[in-house]
Amino acid sequence: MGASGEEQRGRRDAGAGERHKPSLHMDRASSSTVTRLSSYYRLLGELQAERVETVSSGRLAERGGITSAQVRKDLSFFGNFGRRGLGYNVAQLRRKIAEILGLTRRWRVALLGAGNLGLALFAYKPFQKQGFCIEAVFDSDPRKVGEKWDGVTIRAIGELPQVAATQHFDIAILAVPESSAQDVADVAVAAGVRGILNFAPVTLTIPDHVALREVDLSIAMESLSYSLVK
Amino acid sequence: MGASGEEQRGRRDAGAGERHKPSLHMDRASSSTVTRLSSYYRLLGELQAERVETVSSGRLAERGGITSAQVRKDLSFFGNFGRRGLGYNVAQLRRKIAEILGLTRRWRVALLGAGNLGLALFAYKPFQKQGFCIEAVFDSDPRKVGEKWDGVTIRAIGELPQVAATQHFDIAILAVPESSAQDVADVAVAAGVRGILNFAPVTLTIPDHVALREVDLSIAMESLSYSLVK
DNA sequence: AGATGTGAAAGTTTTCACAGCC
DNA sequence: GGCTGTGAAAACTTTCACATCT
Repeated sequence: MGASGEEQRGRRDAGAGERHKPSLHMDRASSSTVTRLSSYYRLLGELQAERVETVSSGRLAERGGITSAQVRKDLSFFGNFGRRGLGYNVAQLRRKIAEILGLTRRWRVALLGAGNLGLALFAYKPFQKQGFCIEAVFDSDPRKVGEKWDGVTIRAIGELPQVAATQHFDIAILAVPESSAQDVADVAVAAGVRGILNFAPVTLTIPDHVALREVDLSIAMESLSYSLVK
Repeated sequence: MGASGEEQRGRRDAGAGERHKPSLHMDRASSSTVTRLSSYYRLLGELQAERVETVSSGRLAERGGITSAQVRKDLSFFGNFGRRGLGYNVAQLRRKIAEILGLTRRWRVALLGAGNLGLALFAYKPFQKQGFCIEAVFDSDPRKVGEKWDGVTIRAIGELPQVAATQHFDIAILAVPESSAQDVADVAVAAGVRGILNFAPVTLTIPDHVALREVDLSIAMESLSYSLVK
């Protein structure tokens, strides 16, 4: 891994009234599978732009730098999308993956932190193309508050609860310094977001019902430097 | 998971003249171990700031959200840093990890791409604190070239080879759009960088002797949206 | 007593290899 | 012949549990 927030897996909570069925129906894909699914999605977009209609697991694997068996296993977890002897239909598979990843709906995103990183994320084209709409920006710096980015007025972090009451946010992007990350995360949770994408290099404590993904730039860089040390 | 470029592991090339020794001396840590090592490094920094002198694997594990056995296994891969009955010396262990991760030396970094993301990375404090010095910035946009960031003049990408000839770069950070990422990566490789931290959402093809880590913001976001879909 | 370091066990992910369909 | 879908095997990672040291 690299810079990455991993999912907690195998937290099998043998709930109170659970009938003891062995349940082979494993119900969520592993986080590596989901990560690769995203790559496939991107590759399929490239293929579509190249007017390729059909692709084999071998060809997808080659472009993604993995094995064809891996591609087939990943996809078969979600359904039988291919046709034996032929491969996968590019447009069809891409649509399927978009559904699985939740890219067919619009996600309402609040950006918390209007520094350099916040601006970069606000302007990040791929987010816009994929249904992630940054609808509000918050910052704690009074000098930033009131400023406008592309028509969106920067508000004080303290206003998040009130704004969230009328305009619901699914996701909060946390792009604040370490020192305030936990506090701001708490506000976001209280405001009812269901997921947090955290860029602050701290381990956040948040309730179980809120999904958390970490992007840690230092960890990515350190992993690189590790691989370069003699 | 998450946004992360994984290492290719287990590429055991049974080289031509290799004597067939089973070699229990596995020689590189897994990428998960390295990622966690970075977290330990960060946690130890916090503990040091709190004037804590000694820490047990259990306490480290708790703060990092994992098990104590994991912490011990990870650390024992690199040496016997603890003392039975006592735990680990915070300052000592932190120094050790810094050495392992290559944070005791200075890395000369070239930033390729001076857009919003480039600026965010240029200004990113944790990089500066950890020996990653962005010594030069390049962009292909003629309007950007000549601009100065904190005393560093933005140069044209085409100048990278000449600049690299006199001033060696260890690492290139790629913060350019997809469309030019592969070309710019090729230039960086030709200029002799040993590692690339890629932020462009494309699968780069680079020679084996150059290390590559990917930070893909879309993948991180998509993994979050996957976990939020009903 | 308290906590590390580590083989062995358990669990998870990846790869192999092939039956089955196009 | 080509390629998917998938059980079974292999590889890898994490956890357990305990001998060992302070």
